Amino acid sequence: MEDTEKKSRNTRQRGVILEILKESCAHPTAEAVYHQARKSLPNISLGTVYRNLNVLRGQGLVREIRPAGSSSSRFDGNCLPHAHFYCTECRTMIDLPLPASLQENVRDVEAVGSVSAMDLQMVGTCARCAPPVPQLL
Amino acid sequence: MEDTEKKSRNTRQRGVILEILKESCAHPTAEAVYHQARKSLPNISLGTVYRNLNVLRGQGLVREIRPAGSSSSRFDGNCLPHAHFYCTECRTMIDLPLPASLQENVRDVEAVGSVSAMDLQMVGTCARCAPPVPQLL
DNA sequence: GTAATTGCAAAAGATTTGCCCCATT
DNA sequence: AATGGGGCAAATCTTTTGCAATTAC
Repeated sequence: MEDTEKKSRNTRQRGVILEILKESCAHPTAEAVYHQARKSLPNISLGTVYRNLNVLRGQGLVREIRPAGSSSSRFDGNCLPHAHFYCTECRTMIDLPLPASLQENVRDVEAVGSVSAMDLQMVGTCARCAPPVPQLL
Repeated sequence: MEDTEKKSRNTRQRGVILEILKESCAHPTAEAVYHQARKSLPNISLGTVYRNLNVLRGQGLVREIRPAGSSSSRFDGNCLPHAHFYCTECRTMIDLPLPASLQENVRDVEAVGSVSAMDLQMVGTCARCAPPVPQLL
């Protein structure tokens, strides 16, 4: 008795939402997914988007990210382990590699039971917003 | 002309809030800070707590953390670099060491301009909620 | 046919803000 | 005295939820 989940249906809405997230590398907000989805499904509602994002997250097909300086979540269709960089200027979020060694970070901490997820976020300004070596001439 | 910040005053409220965060290792929510603060300042309002948390964050005296599975922010009076572990069962948040090597993670990514903050969160269950080696007898 | 899912709108939860008075400098 | 800050309540923003109708299986 470990099949607590109820069966899910393949609705057009859910398919479109998942497709949007798989195509995009922009880590869109729910609102952004909603606007994108309206292009193919003019009647889809924001509530449906949120509900599906939650279902897809539960199925491990989508990941939710909470950017450090922002009030709204971003969603990521790439569930392979990776880190993020968030530009506080233009609010762009890009993928970064995730050092495999990070798990060791926890190995000796006795208060930690088991780790199910890891979230590494670097925050700052991207190269376009604040070039590391400003051109002086 | 680089002193854009306005001068801040030492109010009893702000002092109490900062003190609470410095004393605590619980990474309390704004609401929790509010309840704690009421013990010494029975009339303090939640709005004042939020306003001061934002001021203190701006001054670099307090850090805001957005736990992966929770809707409310936590606040941390320890601004030395460190990571966090968040137990999704009991919602406890504990400090972890932050590997100094992490900065290298970004060194070769050309889209990254400058990094101002780093946020590493491990999510799972703590030892008390799900002992790593369950006692069978 | 049954149950999951939708759209809509209302509700909830967290945080911010306007306003007027008070307190710090 | 000048003005930053406080208290209160209303407003805002993001996300969730109840409900009746619809749709996938």
